[in-house]
Amino acid sequence: MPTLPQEFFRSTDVVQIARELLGVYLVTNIGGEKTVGKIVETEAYRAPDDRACHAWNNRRTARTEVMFGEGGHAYVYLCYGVHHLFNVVTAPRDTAHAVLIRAVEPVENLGVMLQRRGMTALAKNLTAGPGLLSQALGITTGWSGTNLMLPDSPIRLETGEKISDSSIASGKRIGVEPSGEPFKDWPWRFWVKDSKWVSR
DNA sequence: AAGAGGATGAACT
DNA sequence: GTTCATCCTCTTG
Repeated sequence: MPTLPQEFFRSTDVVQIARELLGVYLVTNIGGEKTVGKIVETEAYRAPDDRACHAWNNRRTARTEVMFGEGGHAYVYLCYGVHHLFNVVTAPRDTAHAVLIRAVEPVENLGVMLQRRGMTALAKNLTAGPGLLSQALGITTGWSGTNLMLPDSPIRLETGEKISDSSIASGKRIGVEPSGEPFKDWPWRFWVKDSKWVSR
């Protein structure tokens, strides 16, 4: 499958992009192993007006710098000192938008994913969660900034199946209560309705 | 230089 | 439902 083109990431409507990323294939080639997951759950984060976004108020730090770069690159950060969370940076340079990938459906090389997760049998906790899918696909903070649009990139996004609007559900984002009103209630989480691989 | 806290997940009661 | 592991980043002094 071809990688998503640069035009896909240039829109400043990060909420719409979060919907369009459903059904897209997340492909990694890390440690000599190719693994593939189909995106089934996403969340939109939008600076400068979204307080839940790390780049809220256009706060620019070494960590968030990649979010201010061109869309189509990876933003990976360490959460709670334990989990590596993978985001897709969107919008043109200096507009810090990103889509958190919250869950994927395992598609290719499940054996390697199981091994990375320390599991022996296929179960929902293989990839249904932002920290879980990163571990299954081998993504760590060291890959932050990776260009997702190159065909030979270690992390890339490939055209998948189009998910119709009627098959998409939405709701509040997870874990953003501390951001307070009204940010915590913005319905910027999207998932494939009939997928059993969503996080909750 | 030091301290607080986080876009989670697992293991509890 | 609750607790807590674990460490990097950012803020403050």
